[in-house]
Amino acid sequence: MAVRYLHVVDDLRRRITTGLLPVGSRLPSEQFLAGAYSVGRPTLRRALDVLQDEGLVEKVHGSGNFVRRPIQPITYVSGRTAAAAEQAAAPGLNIGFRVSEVEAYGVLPSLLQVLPGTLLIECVYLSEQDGLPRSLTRVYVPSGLQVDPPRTGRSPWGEDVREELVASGVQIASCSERIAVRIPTREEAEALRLTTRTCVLAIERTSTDVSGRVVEGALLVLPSDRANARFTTCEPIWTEAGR
Amino acid sequence: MAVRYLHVVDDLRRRITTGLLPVGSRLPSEQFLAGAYSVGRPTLRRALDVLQDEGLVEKVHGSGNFVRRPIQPITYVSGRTAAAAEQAAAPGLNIGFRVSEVEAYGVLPSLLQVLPGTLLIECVYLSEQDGLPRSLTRVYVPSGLQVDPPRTGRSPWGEDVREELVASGVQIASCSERIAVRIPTREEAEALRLTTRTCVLAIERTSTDVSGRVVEGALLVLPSDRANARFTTCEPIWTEAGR
DNA sequence: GAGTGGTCTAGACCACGAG
DNA sequence: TCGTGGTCTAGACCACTCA
Repeated sequence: MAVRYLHVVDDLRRRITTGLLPVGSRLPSEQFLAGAYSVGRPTLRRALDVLQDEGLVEKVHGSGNFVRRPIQPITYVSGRTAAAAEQAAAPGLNIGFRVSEVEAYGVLPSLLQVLPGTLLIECVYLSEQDGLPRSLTRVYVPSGLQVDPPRTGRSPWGEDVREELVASGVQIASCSERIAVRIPTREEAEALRLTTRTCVLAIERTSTDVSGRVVEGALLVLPSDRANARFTTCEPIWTEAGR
Repeated sequence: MAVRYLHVVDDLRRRITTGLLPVGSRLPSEQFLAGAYSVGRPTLRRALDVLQDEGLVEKVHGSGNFVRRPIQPITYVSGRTAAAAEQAAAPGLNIGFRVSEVEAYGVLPSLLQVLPGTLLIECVYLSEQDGLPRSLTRVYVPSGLQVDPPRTGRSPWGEDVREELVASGVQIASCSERIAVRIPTREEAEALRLTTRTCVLAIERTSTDVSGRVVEGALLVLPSDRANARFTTCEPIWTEAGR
């Protein structure tokens, strides 16, 4: 049994990647394309869904479907200093920043190993490029640490918070990151302007000081079609000298 | 405008998480549910798609839709030795294993920094639990390294290959991992028994020896609904003593 | 207001699974 | 053989965008 929408996907993908459909151009209307491929509109739309997931097509309600400019994926690099991150920041990347105080709720108590309701400083970073949101980062620090939050967001990943921690005398010993793929929450989908259909790369980061206390927790959310992440680890076990 | 399928999602999710629909039980037929919610079958199926993405529902063609047992997510832990991985392996996890020799193609030349067509040893690991595939790992080592491939797959992540490398005198200096979310390829979807709709967590790993040569490359594919990953990094820059 | 995509429906046919 | 889910169609109505 031939799956017809995959045939449409393959043909449209070929036309886009070969430049036959130029970047930024509007595709013919769904009605027209459905007729051209002799499929129903739901079938054609399913094909477009796939191309949207691949980052090749952007749907704009009321206007049309467009060939999206190839997006330089935003990359989260683990364990980088804020200075290095700043220097490597993509041009045209704007970072919105907001600080507030919240009580621990939801996943935060277990992330930070504090009791629910504990006061936390919350720093929210929302990066966007070309008007398209690229990442949402929420960094939490227990208020008890008495750390001054940064006043401006320099990096999309909240490294400046950890810099403030170090400046305050906190000795960060290790950093653990858990990666998962999931559907965005309502708030995340709204902030990143995603449909609830597209997946996100979710990173939970915790920084621990030398006494084993969690001094920083962060929730990073990256749209799956616009982002990836990179981790580099040294391998102390398998080498004589290390690195 | 009310989005009807989201209403169905919310109600079914509530019934599942509260145990009103017990784990393992079959849901009523789509036809029936569509009637019960007064929606069309495509609308109901869209709701089921969401629940499937959330890992709550498993669709079985010809049999029905089932409430899935809460799956202990499989976790990829970066930089762990094979011995540690073996010891921490989930009970009931079976690992299929296959070794062959292939020529570098596709992403492999750039991953391993070799010319296309270079001979590589390919080790394929396919783990499954309760009859459900959990991970697909392909490890590549240049044939020129003259390393004996392992004869059995002990860990789902191919750490035993790196153990063999070390045993052969290769000095692994660092390990870099790139994480992305994408749609599975046809082969991956087939091996992991996924629809082409569900996303996968894709990890590209490269191990480099002290001379900077890439001695191992690996492609790890984890179904997004059954897996996550964990990375722990030391933070040499921000501490006096390190860890 | 005209055209676009977003959602939904009713019905159909096919492939798969189990008795 | 029967019931199930997988796919597809034709048509409808709504919401959004832009002239």
